[in-house]
Amino acid sequence: MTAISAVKEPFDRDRQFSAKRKSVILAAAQAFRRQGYHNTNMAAIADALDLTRPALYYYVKNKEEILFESHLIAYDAMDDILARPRGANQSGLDQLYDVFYAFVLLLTESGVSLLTDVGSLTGAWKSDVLKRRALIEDQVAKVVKRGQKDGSIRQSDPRMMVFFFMGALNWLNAWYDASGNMSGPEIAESFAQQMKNGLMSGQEN
Amino acid sequence: MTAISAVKEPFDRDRQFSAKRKSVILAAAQAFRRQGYHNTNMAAIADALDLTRPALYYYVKNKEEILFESHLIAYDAMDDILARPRGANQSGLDQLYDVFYAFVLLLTESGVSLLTDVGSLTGAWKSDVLKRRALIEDQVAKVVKRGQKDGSIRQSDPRMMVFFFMGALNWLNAWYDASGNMSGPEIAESFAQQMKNGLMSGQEN
DNA sequence: AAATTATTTTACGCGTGTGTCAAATTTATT
DNA sequence: AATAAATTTGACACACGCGTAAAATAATTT
Repeated sequence: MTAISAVKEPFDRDRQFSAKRKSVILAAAQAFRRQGYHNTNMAAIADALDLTRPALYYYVKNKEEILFESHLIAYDAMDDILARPRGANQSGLDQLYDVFYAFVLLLTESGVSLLTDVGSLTGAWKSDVLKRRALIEDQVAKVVKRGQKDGSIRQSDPRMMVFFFMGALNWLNAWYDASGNMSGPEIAESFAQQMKNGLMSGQEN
Repeated sequence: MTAISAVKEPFDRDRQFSAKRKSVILAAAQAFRRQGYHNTNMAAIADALDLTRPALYYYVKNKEEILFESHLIAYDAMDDILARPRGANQSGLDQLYDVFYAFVLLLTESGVSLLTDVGSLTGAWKSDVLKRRALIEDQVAKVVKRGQKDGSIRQSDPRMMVFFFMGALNWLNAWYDASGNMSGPEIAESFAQQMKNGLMSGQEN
């Protein structure tokens, strides 16, 4: 009734809504990661949130939208990592090390995961996700090229190099279990090192 | 009625049958690779073979069995590669190069592909496939360990190393299009080189 | 406290896709 | 040519899971 509550009220509503919406996406994303998109039904997602199935449709248009947004969560996080200021004094190779390390950490420590089921998206959703993925690959390739210019990374097709070590990330879901005996940082360390050595100039053959 | 025809006849039948059965699996595997298991219905598989849907069930118990056998095709082929005699004079690293090169060639040049949809298998089928995959990873890890013993591969967790570059293989399906501008051998060359440099001893950091 | 708005539920319709079965057809055998 | 076996087909039953809509409940506002 006071001006304060009148101003606060519609704002709170939206926050409430989008917070719950996000929790729907997150719960779904985790299920998708573990069992795959098609092996996860809406009921399972609802159960995880102590909701009933139709309630989900209050927050979400349909199942495909959830898959779409699940992808975006990962890509947004990766964009954030790529947007972090990287020391201009660092070599391209060292910059790439940091980026890749952060990627692995993201996928092991936070709940975020890279989903593979792009083929289940249609229309604009599909093309958007593919565009986002390509954009990230381009960004990473740019760092590779930078390293090739400054001599820290050996001369070879950057695209192939990126495909190679991005595969390691996408494969993570298939084997990484949070309850495993290897910690996130340990994996990140190992992976980033391996990536680095793979690209490093100076020991061809 | 003669001994000859009596002997020959049932033999030919079986060959015919298992040949056609295999072509069912192969057609399905290709569709699975391109669109995913759940986005491929039995009708699509039947169409690709100019058959009608129920005819498939003459060759196959059900759809899941097709997925199972699709996996086996890839794993069998990889087993074959691993079973090839490798020069005892070669270093572990060089052996690994050859194996990995052959893996990539397999996945780019022959129609064989690694499928990721293990989560859609159930019971013994699922555990069998996971066992087969683990077996292959073990074999590869063995070569890594050999390389670590002979000093050609740097000291680090072999399992992590294997996970890393096996990811590159599994990721191939997501981006490799036979109509791309990079040939199979070119990719194999590039990937194997990158794998090799990643593991190589002598330039840690 | 009443009224309004937000959220959740119960009940339902519907499409898609799998797998079956008995009949038809093709192919091989005698 | 007749018979038998193998292969394919048309027609069907059924389950699963998605999405909807109207009604009920909960929360918020006045």
